[in-house]
Parts: sequence; structure tokens; C-alpha cells
Amino acid sequence: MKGGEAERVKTIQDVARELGVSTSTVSRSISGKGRIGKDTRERVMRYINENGYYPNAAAQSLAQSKTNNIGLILPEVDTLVDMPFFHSCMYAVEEMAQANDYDILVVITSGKDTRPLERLINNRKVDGMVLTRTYEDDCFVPLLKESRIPFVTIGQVKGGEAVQVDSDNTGACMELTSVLLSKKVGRIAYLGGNMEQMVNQCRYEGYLGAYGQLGKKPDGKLVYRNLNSKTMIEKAVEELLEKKAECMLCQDDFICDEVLHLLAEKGVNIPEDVKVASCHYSRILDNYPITVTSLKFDIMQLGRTACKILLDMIDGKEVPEKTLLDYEVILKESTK
Amino acid sequence: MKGGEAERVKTIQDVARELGVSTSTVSRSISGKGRIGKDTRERVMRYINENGYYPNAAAQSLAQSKTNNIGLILPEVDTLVDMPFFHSCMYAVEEMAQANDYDILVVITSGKDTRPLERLINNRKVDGMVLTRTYEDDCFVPLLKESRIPFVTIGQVKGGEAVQVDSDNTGACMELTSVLLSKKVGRIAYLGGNMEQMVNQCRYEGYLGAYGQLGKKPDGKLVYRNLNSKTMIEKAVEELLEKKAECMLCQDDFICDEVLHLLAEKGVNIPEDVKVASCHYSRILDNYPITVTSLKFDIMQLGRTACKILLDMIDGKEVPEKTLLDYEVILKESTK
DNA sequence: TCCCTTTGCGCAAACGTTTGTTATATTATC
DNA sequence: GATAATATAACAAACGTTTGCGCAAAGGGA
Repeated sequence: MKGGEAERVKTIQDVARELGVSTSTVSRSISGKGRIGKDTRERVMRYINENGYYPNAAAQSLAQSKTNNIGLILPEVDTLVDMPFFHSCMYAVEEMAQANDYDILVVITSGKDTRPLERLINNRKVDGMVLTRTYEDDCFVPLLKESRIPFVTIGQVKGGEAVQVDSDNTGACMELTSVLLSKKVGRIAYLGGNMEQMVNQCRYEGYLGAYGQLGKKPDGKLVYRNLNSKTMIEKAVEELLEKKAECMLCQDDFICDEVLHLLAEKGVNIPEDVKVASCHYSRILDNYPITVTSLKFDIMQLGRTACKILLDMIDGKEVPEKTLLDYEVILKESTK
Repeated sequence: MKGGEAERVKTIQDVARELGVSTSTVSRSISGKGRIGKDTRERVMRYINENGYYPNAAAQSLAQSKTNNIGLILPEVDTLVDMPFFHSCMYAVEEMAQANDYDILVVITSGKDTRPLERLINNRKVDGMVLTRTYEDDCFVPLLKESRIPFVTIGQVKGGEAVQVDSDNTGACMELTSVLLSKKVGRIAYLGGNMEQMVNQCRYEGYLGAYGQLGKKPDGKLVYRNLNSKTMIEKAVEELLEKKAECMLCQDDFICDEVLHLLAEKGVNIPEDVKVASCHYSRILDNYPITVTSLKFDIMQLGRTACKILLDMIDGKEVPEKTLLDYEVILKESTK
């Protein structure tokens, strides 16, 4: 089987000729920009509606230096915990983009490979970019900055100097920790993963902040960061049980999932023997026998907001440098 | 904060002028097409490598009637079961596209809304399309066919007449059912979901086919299709327990997950009291106490193959109309 | 040396839009 | 009714490439 051959498609010149007007008249009728007579415009629009004419995107791009595409940079993820987040980001960005006649061009790139991004920028295939994961030492941000292309990050950027949209991870974790502390839960352990990701730094800050508000500091022996493997988590959980932690605050559902399994295996009762909470609800624990206290963020809203801000930037509007979105603290059985 | 103003960027004419050659020489040096002297070409390439020049994609598109973009149509899904499938498809298509200097333009569209797709086609923003979910009564396929744009479907199309790539769902389900039958498991019940999706029709055919090979037919009372809600699944499971089904063959992990929970709630032992298998492994049952027999498909391979075939079509090559990819039958505890 | 073929490169048209400028027709002003 | 002001639409240049064609130089065979 072979691909179909290109069909001859109507150009603006065909429309102009068939209507006996100039191409500029047709162009201005469609865009509504410039001076154009009411009657002429109606005649052109009627003709187009009836006979069909669709502008050639490449020609428009060339003439206007505007692609009506936005680039969406996604990290390589493959855990069921991360997937829903980026999935929702993408859906939301796509939705907002479509609603504004933009298409999204998706680039998936791991850690440090900046070439796909550079290609997109250099070839001027997009009018702006949404970056969906930020690192402490981010290699994409400087590149984007230097390119002077409008961009917004979903997630915060070290040192600022970029338009950022994020869930208020710090505030949320702080509130969750505070609530636990106010319920007389002491000895709250922190189990964190990859600390190079900004989101994880924010969450940890929130944990510390809650103690700070009370003029206290958490017991350093209860703090585990950079738990990057199941075996590391296992070791941490075992140690924490020995250290009599009263609560295990997990940085995300990946860790939480593992913690819950380990505790179940060991026959530790939740919440009687130890309480458990997660800093990011991801649906993956929905089937778990007991319901888990967690933080809920509206990811679709996050994506929509980021995209909207980007579109405003592209339009040359003034936008806030940092937008933090609201969260919900969901208290469930696991911290009763 | 405001978006940066457009930077003046080097055009092919700048390069030509600075090198004292014509634009055609530069163009031919880069593309390698047409007659070009070896020395001149090297000089141009060296200059470009050192000073940087990146062709304007819009101008190229216009001149060549080629966008170097492919469209990827994703359905609106939000279950943890469906997500990994489309996620992997996207990653694979993106990977293959990047490797061939294409970018992917993602359109997310639910059921019957064909407008986003039409826009993409009419504006000629893509050279071809990958469609990632097919329905019995698919509204995208006729549209794509009529547009004469190259496209391939991931999933089969009723009535053929499209380039299709799919896991061999029918063959896989047939083999799984046959294996169970050969192990003296009788009374295999079938629990299926939305039958409008082609993938589900294929799986059901496989189930029937295994019986057919033996000159038999399954007990019609054990067949449930169109189980579209948890309550429907619950009712089916209860009835099947009464009807003494020996095995519950679930069309996918969404149904299987629910079935496993219901059985656990009711204290039914697997595999002693009833066996359970799923027609599509999705990782979601990984945490389940007992391991589950299922079919495993290589989704990345599926995506890569689909994309490769599309690229071949765009290049005007001959491609197979239907490609079915291999599968694995994974036997685990749940059917012991 | 002459003629023919090949090779290398420049010229200019084409791709399909948008948009600044100009010409013309219409209306308003006195 | 002449002139100024305005509204409308056409003209043509520009956007940055690719590519068919033509010309000159180089190479080859007699």
C-alpha cells in the first residue's frame, strides 16, 4: 500500500481570482485586521464557508513569523506514579492550546539531552515552550533563556528569573506537617527521593517550615532523602521502625506505596503502630485497603494556567513571574 | 515579566553573502542534493558548524510542501490502566520521529470530535498521522482516507482499507484460552468491556477461536460483554460464581483489577476456587498479592513500528497493509 | 586544437501568505 | 460644485527556503 499523492488544494489566490478581488482583500477579510468593507468581507466569508478554503500554515508562519505551535517538553518517566502527572499536564496544555488555535509539539527528553530542544528553537517551529519538570541544576532553563523564546516552567526554578507556575508544594507540605503536629503526632519522619528535582526540594522545605513555625527542628535522624531505590526505602523503613518514628511522611506515592507494602509485610498496623502520609496523591493507592492521608493538587489547572500564561507572553502581555496554585490536605485513615 | 523580543537570526542569505556564494550553493551543500563541488561543500559546512545556521522550518515547509511533522492522535483516557498504553505509544512514536528528524504534533480528542483533526489536515501542518485507537464505527478513518494524507492506525480497522499496525490481540487471546483449555480448565468465562473498540472485538474473537479450534463453543451464559461500570462487573462476578465458572478471563486489567478485588472481598480463593487471567498486562496489578496470568504486548515496539511505517509511506515507499506484532503469554499463580 | 560531455555554481522563479503603500471611489464640508 | 477627508481595495514587496535552468569552466577523446 502506498501513501496518497498530494492533492491540489485551494490557495488564497484561487479564492481571490474566483471572487474577482485581490488576495489582500481575502486575507484581510479572514483576519479582520486592516481596513475592509463590510459587504466585501461578508461576501468573502460566505464564499469561503461554502467552498472551503484553509490557509497554508507554513506560508502564514513565514509571513507572520508566528507558528501557532507551542512546544511541550516532557521528561522520560515510566512509573505509574509519575505518569498521571505528566499525562494531565499534557492534556491540560493541549486543551488550552486548542482553545486558542495553537497546536502542541511534544518533545520527550531525558535528563541532559538538550538537542531536541535546541532543534525546536533553532528551526523556529514553536512560538513558546512549556517545560514540565525542573531540576536544581536545570540545563533547559538557561538554554531557553538565552534563546529569548517565551517559556514557562511547571515547577520552580532555582534562582528565579523565569516564569514559573507550580502547585504550592512548600505550603502544602507545611500545612500537612503542621496539621499532624497539631494533632500531637510527634517524631514525624521524612522519606524523600531524588533531591535534584525542585518539587522535592519544595516539599522538604515545607516539612522543615512546619517545625520552624513552632520554633522547632525535626529530629535529623528521622530524615531520609535521596531514597532512589526500593532497597534504600526498605532500609529506611526498618531503621525508622527501630527509631520509633510515629509517622512516615512520604515525598510521593512511589515511596508511599513501597512503605505501605513493607509495613504490611512486617505486620505493622497503620495507623495504630505508625502513621503514614504522602505528599502527592496519584491515584495509585486508591485500591489500598486503608485510605491514605495525602496532598491533592489540581494538575489540570496547573497545565491550563501554565499554557494560558505562555499564550499571554506570546501576545506580549505582562505576566506574573511566579504563580502558586492551591492544594487540598486530605486527611484519611492512615493518620487517624 | 514579558516575553523576549524576536532576535534577528541568520538566514541562508546571510550565510551565502558572508561566504561569497549564492544561496543555492548553501542550500545544496546542506541538503547534499543536486550538483555541488566537494571543496565548496566542505567550506560551507565548516562555516555553518562554526558560526551556526539553522534553516527556518516554515520557509522549508513552504518551499518543499513538507512539514517534517507527524500528527499523533490520542484519545481522552484517564484510567491508570489505559494510560501506560498511550503513554508508551507516544514515547515510541516520538522517539522514532526524532530519530528521523520529525517532530510530533499531539492532538487529544474524544470520541466524535473531528475538528482538531480537520484543522491539522486542512492547514497542512503534518505530513502524516498516527491514530492510536480505533473503533468499530470510526469517524477518524474515513476523514483521513478522504484527505489522502498518509496515516497508520495503531489498532485494526473494520473493513480494512487502511494501513494498520497492531499487537496480535486475536492470536494472543486465542493462545491464552487454548493453553487454559489444554490444562483442563473448563468453563472459562469471558468478561469484556466496551465492544466498540476494535481491540476488544479482537480479543473476544480470540477467545471464541480457541474453542472453535477444538470444534466447540463456550457456554454463552459465561460470556459478559460491555461491562462498562464497576457495578456491572460486580453483578457479573456474582453470577459467574453461582454459575460455577472455573476461570474468569478478563478483557483488560481494568476489569481484572475489579474482579480480583471483588473475589478478595468475598473470600474466594485464587486459583483454588476460581482462576483469573487478564488479556492485557498493564503493570497496575504488579502489587497484587498473587501474580496474575496475562498477555504481554510490547507497546514501545508497536509505536515504533507504526511510526516507521508512516515515515516509509511519507517517503512514497510500499508498506504492508496490516502488521501484527508478537506477544507473550505469561502464566502465573492466578491460573495454577 | 577542437568539440562534446560533465561538473560546479549563480540566477530567478516559485511556494502561499501578510501588510505597508498607493490609487481610486465615496462621502462630507463649505 | 469644488475641495478636502475618508473609506475601500489593489499593488507589490517581503518572509526564507528550494530547485529548474542556463552558462562558464574543466575534463576527455580524437
